[in-house]
Amino acid sequence: MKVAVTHSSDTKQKVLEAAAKVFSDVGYHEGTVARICEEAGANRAAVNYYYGDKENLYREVWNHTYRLAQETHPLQSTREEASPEDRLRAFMRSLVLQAFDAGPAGHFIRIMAFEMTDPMESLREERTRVREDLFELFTGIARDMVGMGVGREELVLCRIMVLAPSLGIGMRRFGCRAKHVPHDMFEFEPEEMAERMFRFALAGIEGIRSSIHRRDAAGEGGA
Amino acid sequence: MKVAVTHSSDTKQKVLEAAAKVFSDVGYHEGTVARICEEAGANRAAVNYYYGDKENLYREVWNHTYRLAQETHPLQSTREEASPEDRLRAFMRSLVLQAFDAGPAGHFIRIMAFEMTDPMESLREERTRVREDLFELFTGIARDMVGMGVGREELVLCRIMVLAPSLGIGMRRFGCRAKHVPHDMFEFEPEEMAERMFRFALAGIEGIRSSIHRRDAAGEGGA
DNA sequence: AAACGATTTAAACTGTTGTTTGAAACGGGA
DNA sequence: TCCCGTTTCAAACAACAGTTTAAATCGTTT
Repeated sequence: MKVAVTHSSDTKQKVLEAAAKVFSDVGYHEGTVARICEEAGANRAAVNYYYGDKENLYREVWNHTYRLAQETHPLQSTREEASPEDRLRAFMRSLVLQAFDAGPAGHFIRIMAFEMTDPMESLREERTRVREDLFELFTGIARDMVGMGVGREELVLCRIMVLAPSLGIGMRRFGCRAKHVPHDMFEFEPEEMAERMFRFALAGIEGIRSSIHRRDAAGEGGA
Repeated sequence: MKVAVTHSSDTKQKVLEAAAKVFSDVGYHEGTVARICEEAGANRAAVNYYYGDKENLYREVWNHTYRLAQETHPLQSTREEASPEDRLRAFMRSLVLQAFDAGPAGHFIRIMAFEMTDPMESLREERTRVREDLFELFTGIARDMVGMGVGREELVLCRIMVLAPSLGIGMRRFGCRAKHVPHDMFEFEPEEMAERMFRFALAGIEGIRSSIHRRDAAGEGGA
C-alpha cells in the first residue's frame, strides 16, 4: 500500500540540525561530514543516503536556517505602518540579535558570513535572493529616512555602514584565543547593543540627510 | 667560501607574491600550492623547498603583505599632533583605500577578512598582534574624540561601527555573479567613499559624545 | 674541464575526505 | 513466520592536495 513511512526515524532531521551547527561554526569546507554525522549520532553514510551529497545538504541547511532565523528574529517591523526610524530599529535589532544568538536562530547569519568571504558557486541563486531581499528592505527604509533626493552612492554607503557591523559580529572568531571563545563584543546585552548601534546609524544617516538638503537648497539657488 | 648566494634566482620572491595574490583571492584552504606555483611559473615543489610547508608560506605572506599595506596606506596620520578627527579620517581612509586596492597593497586586508571567519590556529600570535595594534590605535583616537567619560561599551561599539564596513568592503565577493566581479561598491571613487564613511562615523561618534555629556551632567546633578 | 652545491623537476607517496557499496538489522504487513 | 522495503553500518573506493624523493640541471669555483 506504500502508506506514509512507518517508523520514520528522525535521523534525517538530526543530521540537518547537526550540519547547521557545524557549518555555522567552522564553515562548509572545514565542516566534515564525519563530524556532522558524529554530532547527529548517525553513520557517516547518512548524509549521502538522505541528502545525496554534502553540497546539497549545505543548500538545505541554508534554506532551513534562513527560515528559522526569520521566524525567530524577523527583519520587518511588526507594525505595518511604523515610522522609517522604527523600521530601521527593527531591522538592525533583528540582525544584531541573530549575531548574538548562540543557538539555532543564530546559525544563518554566521553561515552567511562564511558565504561572504567564501561563496559557494552552486548556492549563488539562493544567496542572491537573500541578498536582494535584505538590500531591498533596507533601501526602502533608507529612502524613507533620507528623502527622495538620495542618490545611489548614499544608499550604498548607508547599506555598508548598517549591515557590515552586524555581519561582523556574526563572524565572531577573529582574534580569539581559542575557537568557540566569544570576543569582547559578547560581554554586552544584545538588546542594549542593538539599540546603541541603531542610534549610531541614525546619527550617520541624519548627517547624510542634512548634507543632501543643504546641497539641494544650494542647487536650487544656483539653478 | 660560502659567500652570499650567487645567482639567487628570484623564484622564492615570485612564489611569495603569487601566494599573496592567490590567498587574498580565495583564502588559505582553496588556494592550492599547485595554483600558486603555476602563477609563479615554478614547480610544485617550490613551496616546500623555499618555505618548508604551505602553512609557513602563509605566515610569511601575512607578514609581507601587512608590511606592504602599511607602507602604501599607513594607518597613522602623517602629522604628528593632528586633531582626533583628522586622525580618524586618516585611519578610515587607510582601511578603505586598502579595501579598494586591487593590487598588492590590498592583499592584506582581504587575507585578514578571511582570517576573521576562518582563523588559522598557528597564526594566532601574528593575528593578535595586528588586531591589538589596530584596536589600540583606534581606541586612542576614539577616546580623544569622545572624552574621558567614555566607557568600554561605547568604545567597543564605535570600534565595530568603524572597522566592520572597511573589512566588509575587503571581502568583495558576496553575491557576485561570478568570482572576481567586484560588487556595486566599486563603482565609486575610493577617496570619495572613504570621506563619506568618515563623516558617517563622525556623526555617530558625535551622537555618543553628546549622550555621554548629557548623562554626566544629569549624574552630577543627582549625586 | 671537473667538481661541487644550489636549484629545478617529475613522479611517487601520504593522509584526508566525500562517496559508494553490499551486507546486515529493523519493522511492519500478508 | 515469512516477506520486503527502509534504514543502518563498516569497509572499500576514488579524488584531491600537500609533501617527499631522487634524479637531472644549472652556475660557479678551482
